[in-house]
Amino acid sequence: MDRGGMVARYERIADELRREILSGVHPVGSQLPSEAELAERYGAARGTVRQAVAVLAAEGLVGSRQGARRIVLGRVRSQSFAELHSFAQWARANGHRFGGQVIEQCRRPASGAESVKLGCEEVLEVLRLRSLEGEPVLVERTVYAEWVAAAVEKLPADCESVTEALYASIGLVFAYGEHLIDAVAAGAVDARLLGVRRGSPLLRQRRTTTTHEGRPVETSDDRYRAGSVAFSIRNSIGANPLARQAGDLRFER
Amino acid sequence: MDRGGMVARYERIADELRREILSGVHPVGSQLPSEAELAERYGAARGTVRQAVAVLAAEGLVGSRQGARRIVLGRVRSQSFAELHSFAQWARANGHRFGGQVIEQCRRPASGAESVKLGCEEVLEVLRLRSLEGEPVLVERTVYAEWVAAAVEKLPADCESVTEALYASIGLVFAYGEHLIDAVAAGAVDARLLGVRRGSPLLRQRRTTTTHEGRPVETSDDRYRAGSVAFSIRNSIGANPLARQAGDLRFER
DNA sequence: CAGTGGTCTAGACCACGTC
DNA sequence: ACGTGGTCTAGACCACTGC
Repeated sequence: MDRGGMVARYERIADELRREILSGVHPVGSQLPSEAELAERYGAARGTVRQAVAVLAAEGLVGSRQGARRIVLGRVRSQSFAELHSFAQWARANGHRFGGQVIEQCRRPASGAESVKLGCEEVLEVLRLRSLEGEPVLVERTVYAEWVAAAVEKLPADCESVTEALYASIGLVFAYGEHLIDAVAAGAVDARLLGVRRGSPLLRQRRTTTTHEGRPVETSDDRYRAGSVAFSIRNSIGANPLARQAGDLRFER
Repeated sequence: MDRGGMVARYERIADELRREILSGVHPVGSQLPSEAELAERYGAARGTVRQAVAVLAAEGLVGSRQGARRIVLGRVRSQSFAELHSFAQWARANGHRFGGQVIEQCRRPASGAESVKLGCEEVLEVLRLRSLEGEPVLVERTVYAEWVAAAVEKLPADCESVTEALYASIGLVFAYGEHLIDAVAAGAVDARLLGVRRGSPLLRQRRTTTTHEGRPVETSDDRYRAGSVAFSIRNSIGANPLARQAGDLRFER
């Protein structure tokens, strides 16, 4: 009943189990204690313990099947939304040196697709170059909805984390995202900014982000230099949030 | 209590809600009924209803926050493990015409990295070319652990779904996967097989798959022609199984 | 057959949004 | 202040694994 500093009981149990996995108390391939044992050990109800191990399962650390004990699958934790959404938050969490710089920025009328996605007739487009360990690795072309444009324009050109800055300035929370990941050839601008040859491979992440209420905030086309970054997924036969999409990925901006 | 054909109650509730979302009863952006209402409507406990909406949340269809009603985020359902793991199952589920052909196949000693990943000293390497709508789109370089090699060698060269064939022949279930997604330039072999120029961009998915028990089955390096396929992710600020990984992705096979 | 995870219930209290 | 989702409990039955 006592939540001890407002962190849920199941979160604290999950933290402790995670520490035990990372520290080798439960090696990869070994079995976790049963739910009943864990419930007794932590003095919690079985349902609470189940919530805790569900967290670990979602992180890809443990697997489970009816009738058998849970198994430790690995030690590398899959990471959070923020790290997929925000380059700065990802880089910081992983201890990288990083930077960013606005190259170009302008208001313009929304294209047809943009007015549908963002629900407005005027947009702010920003071209940013971001670096990792001092090397340019990412070209970001972000289109912001009109209702956040003013706040974005107030940011410094070398703003490290746009996500955090917008939260600080107008309380904006990026809550949901949809992402499409594929590969494209570098165009002339990409090539110049990233210091690669035209036509060389780039990893592209296109995303649309909304607030808690489902209000669209931005769509972005982010291109990483090949070899600088990869996306990692851990999944199980149960369910997972990733899907392939076929063909006809013609470019429409 | 009656599970009616062994499908869980919460699954059937989730199915019905999903249908209502797809059919427009709950349009995108609208609020879902409260848990209490749903519990009454379905004559189920609140916990069961929560399990049902958790399914929809995992599929990216609805979002939730404490204190406010759940919101419908979209109508496109994120898909299952099988579709990320198996080209054939994905292609079939999405109504594509597809094919496959073994180009090369040989047994050889495992490299250092492979013997660690697969836990054996000899491996079977298979080079496959797969097509979508008659066009070659994917070069698959798969390395199988020694204990499945014999079963793989028995498959026909134009086997449509290796996953399904191995389940049929030896009851093998691919249960867990780890995937790394990035972009690379096409090598000479890739270029010839896919009919693109050398150096042109490819979307690469490297994966390692294990059984329910955590036993390694295969590692694979799959390369898609740019524009043929994209990976799609829906996520929320809560948690999700995707993460970026930085640099030094030098090729080690 | 015993043990384990999966499902379900009924009820409680709390934190947060909304009005 | 009220309604909503988030957390937690205690107990029950079932499906499956493994001996």
